[in-house]
Formats: sequence, C-alpha cells, structure tokens
Amino acid sequence: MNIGELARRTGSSARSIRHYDKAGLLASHRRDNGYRDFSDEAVPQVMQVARMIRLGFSLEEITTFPPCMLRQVTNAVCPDALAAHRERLAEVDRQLFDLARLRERLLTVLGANEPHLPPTERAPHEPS
Amino acid sequence: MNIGELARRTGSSARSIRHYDKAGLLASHRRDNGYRDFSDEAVPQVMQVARMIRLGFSLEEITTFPPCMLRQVTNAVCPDALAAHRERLAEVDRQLFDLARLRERLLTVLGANEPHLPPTERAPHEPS
DNA sequence: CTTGACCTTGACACCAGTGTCAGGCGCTAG
DNA sequence: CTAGCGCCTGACACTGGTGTCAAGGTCAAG
Repeated sequence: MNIGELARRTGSSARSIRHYDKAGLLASHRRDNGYRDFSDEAVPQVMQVARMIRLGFSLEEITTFPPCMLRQVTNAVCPDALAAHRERLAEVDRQLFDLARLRERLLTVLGANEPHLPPTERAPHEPS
Repeated sequence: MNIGELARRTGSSARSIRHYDKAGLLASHRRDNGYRDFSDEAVPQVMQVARMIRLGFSLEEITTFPPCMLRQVTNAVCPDALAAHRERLAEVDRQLFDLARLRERLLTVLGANEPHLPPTERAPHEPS
C-alpha cells in the first residue's frame, strides 16, 4: 500500500511514517516509480512504534531494540527488550521523584503565603 | 560589580546572567566602557531567577511576574505571583498524573512478561 | 492534454535555556 | 608596547518528533 493509506490506517501522519521508515523501523521497499510500498504488517509496526514513543522511548532507542519488537503483534514483549523497559521505568520513577519534590517546594512557597492549601489532589488530564 | 564577579557570587554562568539581563530581569546599568555594572542586590535577583527556573517557570513567565518578585529577598512571595505558583502546581500535578499512568503502562508490559516485579520503590536522584 | 490527488526529497521551524565560538574592545601589569 | 584576562555582541548548536513548505515526479480521470 502507499504511504497515504498506511497513514489513514494507523492514524500516524505520513510525515511521521517517513521518519520511522528512514530510521529503518518499517522494512518497506520501493516501487519502480520510487514510491514506498508497505505490506499489511507495516500497520502494526507503525502502531507499535507510535506506542513506544508514547511510552517515552526515543526513535534512537527503538532502533536499538531487537527486531522481534516490530515483528510481533502480540502484547508480549520479546525478552531482549525487557531491560529497556526496566530502564525506562527507572527513569520514570526518577522523574516522579523529582516532580514530587518540586511539588513539595511549590507547596512550601504557597503554604508559607497562603495557609489554606487544598489536600493533595490530582488533576485529571488527557495526554495521549 | 562586573558580570564575572556576579557569576562567581551566584553560581550562575555569565552567559545565563546576560540572558536574564536581556530579558530585563536584573535592572543593571552600563559603565562608560559598555560593561554591565551590577549592584549588590543583583545577587539575590539572579538567585531568585535561577530558583524560579528550577521550579519550572520559563523566563517569559518570570518576566510577567510583578517586580516585587525580584525586589524582595524574603521567603515570602508577593501576592500577585501566587496565582502563577498555583497554576504551576496544577501543571506539576498534571505531569505527575500522566507520569503515574505511564508508569502503570510500563508495569503492565513488564508484569505481563515478568511476573516477579519489585515493589513500588523510588530511585533516589539529584537534579538541582 | 489538463487537472488534481498523491508521492518524492530536502530543508526550516518549534521549544528554551545554556554552551561555545568568533571577532573585537577595555584595562592592567610587565 | 604587549601579553593576558575580562568584557562586549551576535550567532550557531543542542534536543527530537512533528508540521509545513518548496519544487518536482507519477498516474489516473476527464
């Protein structure tokens, strides 16, 4: 299929798909006219890459992942990629820790000037 | 004092101080030779700006803050800036929420493939 | 043939504070 | 005079996925 249809099927933009393709993540081939020709398996591949990006992995990191990451469509992750996920989790934990401390600092400033601070509540949000 | 001494006293780089100065946050004047001449009050000013940046405010935001933010050296924040801090806190809460959800997703992936996941622990970190 | 939709590559913009370099001037000690 | 340090401005790089534009090729419908 052409890149346009792949974009429609995956919800990613053609621009992004070209980016993933250039990174060697999609295993496409070219027609005689130069057009990219994607097989059906490119659909889950693109969605997988998009999912990894949403999890906070960079394209460069994804490039280093073993090929099974992009071949498998199941929920299972091939063993070789688990380490990357663990590292990513540790990074997220560090960010959570830093952010929590930042929150404490802000509460300190607010609390020192505005004693009526609300209880520690969470603001719902819709990122991705 | 010259910018070099101010940099030494505050721990910020001369490059950053020029940046803050160009943003109009430091109230410096120039000598006949073109050099910036900072008074002693610039020291807490720079540190205050650096503190705000560490709290996650952008220079543009800081620029909109009332002048009292940079004049006062006390721990107290002038009332007009409290709103900005509350908004910043809400933003931090949103980030915490998103990050927590991201963490859940990572744990789901890891948990589905590696049932022996460690308890929810925090990794100590030193940002600033 | 013409129109229009779709494809190609390449390049710039974005965010925002900071590092760093280039080219040049000021000032002081020898 | 000169060596050396400090200061000046201006500009580019960096991060990194994505939007967007330019200039041009492909191809099917009319």
